[in-house]
Amino acid sequence: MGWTFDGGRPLYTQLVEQLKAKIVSGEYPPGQRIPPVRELAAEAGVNPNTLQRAFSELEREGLLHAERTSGRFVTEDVSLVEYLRGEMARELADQYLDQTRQLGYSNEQAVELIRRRSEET
Amino acid sequence: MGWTFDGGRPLYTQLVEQLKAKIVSGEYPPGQRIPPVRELAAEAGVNPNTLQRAFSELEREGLLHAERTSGRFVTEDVSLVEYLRGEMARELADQYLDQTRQLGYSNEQAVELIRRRSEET
Amino acid sequence: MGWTFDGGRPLYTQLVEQLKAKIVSGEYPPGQRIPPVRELAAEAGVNPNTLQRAFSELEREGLLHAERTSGRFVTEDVSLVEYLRGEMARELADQYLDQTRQLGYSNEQAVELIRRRSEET
Amino acid sequence: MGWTFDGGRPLYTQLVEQLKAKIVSGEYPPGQRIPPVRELAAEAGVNPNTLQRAFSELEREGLLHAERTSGRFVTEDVSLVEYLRGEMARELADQYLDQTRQLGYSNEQAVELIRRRSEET
DNA sequence: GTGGTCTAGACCACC
DNA sequence: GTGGTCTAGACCACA
Repeated sequence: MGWTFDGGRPLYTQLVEQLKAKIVSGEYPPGQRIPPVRELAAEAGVNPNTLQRAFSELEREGLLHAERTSGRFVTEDVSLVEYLRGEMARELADQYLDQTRQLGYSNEQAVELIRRRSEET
Repeated sequence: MGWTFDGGRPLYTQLVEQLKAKIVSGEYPPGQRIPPVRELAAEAGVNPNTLQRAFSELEREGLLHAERTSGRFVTEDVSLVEYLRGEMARELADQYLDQTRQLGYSNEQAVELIRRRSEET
Repeated sequence: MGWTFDGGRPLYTQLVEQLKAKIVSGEYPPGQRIPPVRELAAEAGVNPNTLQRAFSELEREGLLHAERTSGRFVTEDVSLVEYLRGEMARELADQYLDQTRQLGYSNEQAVELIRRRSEET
Repeated sequence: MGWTFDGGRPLYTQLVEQLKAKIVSGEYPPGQRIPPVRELAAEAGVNPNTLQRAFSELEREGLLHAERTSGRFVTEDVSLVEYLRGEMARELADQYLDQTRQLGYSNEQAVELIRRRSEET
């Protein structure tokens, strides 16, 4: 998957989000080595420093760890990855229900809307 | 409904969103006068100028119009309001499907997740 | 001719302009009685006070004069009216040339443009 | 070209107009970086925020885009710039014809007047 | 008293 | 050092 950014939000935040998605979705599976910063930065078209900052954040959360000389690796803690995946999905779902409720839709209508859109796409 | 903001995104952006929600949900019905800038600003706990900026945006979109001396009014174009309501909801739904897909969920799983969360709440 | 206003500029200013146009164009000929404030205000859809203010301005410029009991009249000074007509037109022409020059057009191009538009309309 | 303002109309509006003129006339060519807000504001003698507001408007119209850290740039979409140039000129021409017509001039007289003024200047 | 405009000055995120 | 955001506070035009 490529990289897309919307101006107006910090780049490094968006990088964190997209890297997380790549990890929990299995595009970067547990234990796998991540491409070097410079390479990934070039691919995403961002400043290496900015990507570095995103990595630091992911390391803080335990999803990534840097091996002194051999590069960066995705955590091998599968349950952490799976937990995070579920957590993120639930958050998205609740957020959606919340936002549609603000527009005056009932939960039933919100479910029905998703069902329809999921079939049209 | 009250006013809630999350740091990190411009206040005026969030004001635009919440005002839109109030309009399309019918809390501010078509044709109705909305409270004076200063009053609403005090209620939301923001600077009147910040709110003014949000209003300008809504005026550009045709949802609001300012009467020189008598106040601001919601558009009377009901179909515009209804169109926007559907449009916003569709956008939220698609966004949700998109984001869950990035986490590695199928559309069916995404629908099912919403269904479950909507019953638990 | 009807009355049209664009928000954003003072109403009374626009009234002055349009009244002047009616006078110099001969729609309100020299010496003629002008409709009463209340009537004209209703016709234009403005507050009588606002129209009053526009009249005051025209009186200051000598284009109108109020007869104590019988109403307001257009000046009988034909040469004043004609002078003003030419003056306003020249001003418009110079303004046009000035603005197009700012867009990078030569005077010749500006003339040519007017010629074309005047034939298409 | 310098900066001139007439009181009575919002400063930011006049800034938008003059900036547009600079762009379509080629004084700020497509793709070129424009001076920093603070610098330009000092040059024009206005508050940086006021200029910022004008910039926002031009960004909405797609004539400018802000690069997070490196400055603001004129769009590279030459056809947009050229289209706008013609559009603005046509609008000015029609406006002129309209206003002189209100003064009681025929289109022919209006053309002739421009011709004469353009030679005298 | 309403909205509209403008200024001055500060702080923040980003690279 | 760049643009972006926000606040506080003032003044004006309008009806």
